[in-house]
Amino acid sequence: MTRASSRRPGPPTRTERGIPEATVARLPVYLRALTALSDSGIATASSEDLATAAGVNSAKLRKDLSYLGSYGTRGVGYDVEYLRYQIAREIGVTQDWAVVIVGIGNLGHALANYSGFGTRGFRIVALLDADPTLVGERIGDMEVRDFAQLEEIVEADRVSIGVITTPAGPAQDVCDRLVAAGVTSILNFAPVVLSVPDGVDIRKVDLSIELQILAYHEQRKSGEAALPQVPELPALNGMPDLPSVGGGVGA
Amino acid sequence: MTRASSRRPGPPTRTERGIPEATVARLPVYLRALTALSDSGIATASSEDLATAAGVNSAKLRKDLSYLGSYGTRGVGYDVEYLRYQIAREIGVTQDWAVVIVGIGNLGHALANYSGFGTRGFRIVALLDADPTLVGERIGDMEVRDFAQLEEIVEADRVSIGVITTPAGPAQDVCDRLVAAGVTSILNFAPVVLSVPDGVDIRKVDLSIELQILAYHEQRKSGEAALPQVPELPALNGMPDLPSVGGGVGA
DNA sequence: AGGAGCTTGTGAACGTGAGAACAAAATCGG
DNA sequence: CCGATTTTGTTCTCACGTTCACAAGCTCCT
Repeated sequence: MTRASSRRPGPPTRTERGIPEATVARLPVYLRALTALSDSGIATASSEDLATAAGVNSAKLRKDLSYLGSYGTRGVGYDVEYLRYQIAREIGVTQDWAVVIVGIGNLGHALANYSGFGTRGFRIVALLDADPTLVGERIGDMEVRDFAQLEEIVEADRVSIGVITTPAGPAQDVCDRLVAAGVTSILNFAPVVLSVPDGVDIRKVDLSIELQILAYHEQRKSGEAALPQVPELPALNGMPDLPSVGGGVGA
Repeated sequence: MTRASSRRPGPPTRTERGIPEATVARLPVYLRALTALSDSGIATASSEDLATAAGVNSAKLRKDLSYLGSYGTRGVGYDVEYLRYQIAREIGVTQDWAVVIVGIGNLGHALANYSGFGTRGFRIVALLDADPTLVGERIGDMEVRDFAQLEEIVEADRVSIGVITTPAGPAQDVCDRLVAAGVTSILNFAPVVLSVPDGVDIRKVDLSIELQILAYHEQRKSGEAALPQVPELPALNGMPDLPSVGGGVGA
């Protein structure tokens, strides 16, 4: 999304050390599938096996893997451990990334409690909150620190990834501070559109949006006939009482 | 994704009461932007205003809205309240959807505590867990109930949406039970690929995948020169010690 | 050694999505 | 009442993503 590099015309211009965004988004899924296979003691897997485990079709998987190189063997399949290492290296999780979590509400709390953030490759170096009553609280083996210490921590620990789990209100300010401190990747759980300068990547996770997408499809399944086919057109400013939809989900 | 209805050829065949998936995913964002504008007392907004608030470009926004109908006025813009109602109706959040949350670990706990799940249009009717030591615990104004009561609850409250916040292990079983009980939309936080029959929509939220996508881009920013351009090829089964990447994030 | 049988890697066709650009329609000022 | 101005709705074009289909390449069996 944020990475749509503008390239010159001609052929799809795939490589050039650039992997399509859609493929990048699936690599972690393949990585997990490979880990599962490896844990089951399976040493070799065909694209069909892998695709099943990852929930995609095999042609797509093969094409995705082809962007990384030719790591399979025709007639045989892929060496699970080898491919796993190659994908991990390509994604960048063979090294450790320092992460700070800002906003220790319900959600921040929950994330902090994930064992090592659930995934190797990432290391939570600080839990930050501006609320003095939270500072000092222990969560697992960490202690909540004052948001004012952000710059200091980012510099000391070379933090490149920030997770925002504050309410919508302060999210943009927190984001600006993170960016100013040198953070270049942000995972945002606050229900707002954050704006960041070029060179900073941002991804958003929004529970209420996911639910609303499900609701749309749900409505088309059950409704189909129960819905007015011609959209009812209440006179301007005269529509029925409307609940405040679209509200926030932030911690 | 799950809703790729196969249609006959010809023109893009947009309407037919079908809105492109990419557009559906943005409607909730527009809804939130409209709510914000409405709360600021703004009665009318141009596509440019709205697009800025929603973080998209105005041409895309106009095209998205055109799938719903002609709700704007040329030379003027859109009536904020009116458009908000139309989008809410199209998404389906003018009615209330009953939701159950299964798996009251850290994350389930956090979700349960969101005020009314953060968004009107959805109503949490039950928090379920199979762990007897959790059953009976009060969270907000709700009480954790036994997972065994699932079918009963789904039927009684006409639950159509289920949220899975269990660890990876039991997730598929929970999913099967939900589907069997009559749930037709699932929001999955467990780090596994769930398989569901046709007619059931599933969406996945996966923190570790989001982080890994950020890591990939981060690596290309900082690495670029520090990385071996030619992928190092450790002999088969002879690669360096590899941390167990791709692990889970489940509660 | 040679052919049969698999499975990968990729070229080509197709479908979906994004953005530029413009004609149609509404308001407003004179 | 008419023309200038604004802004929508839509068409067209291009880029991206997915899927099909098959040649290339590897292994195994005879």
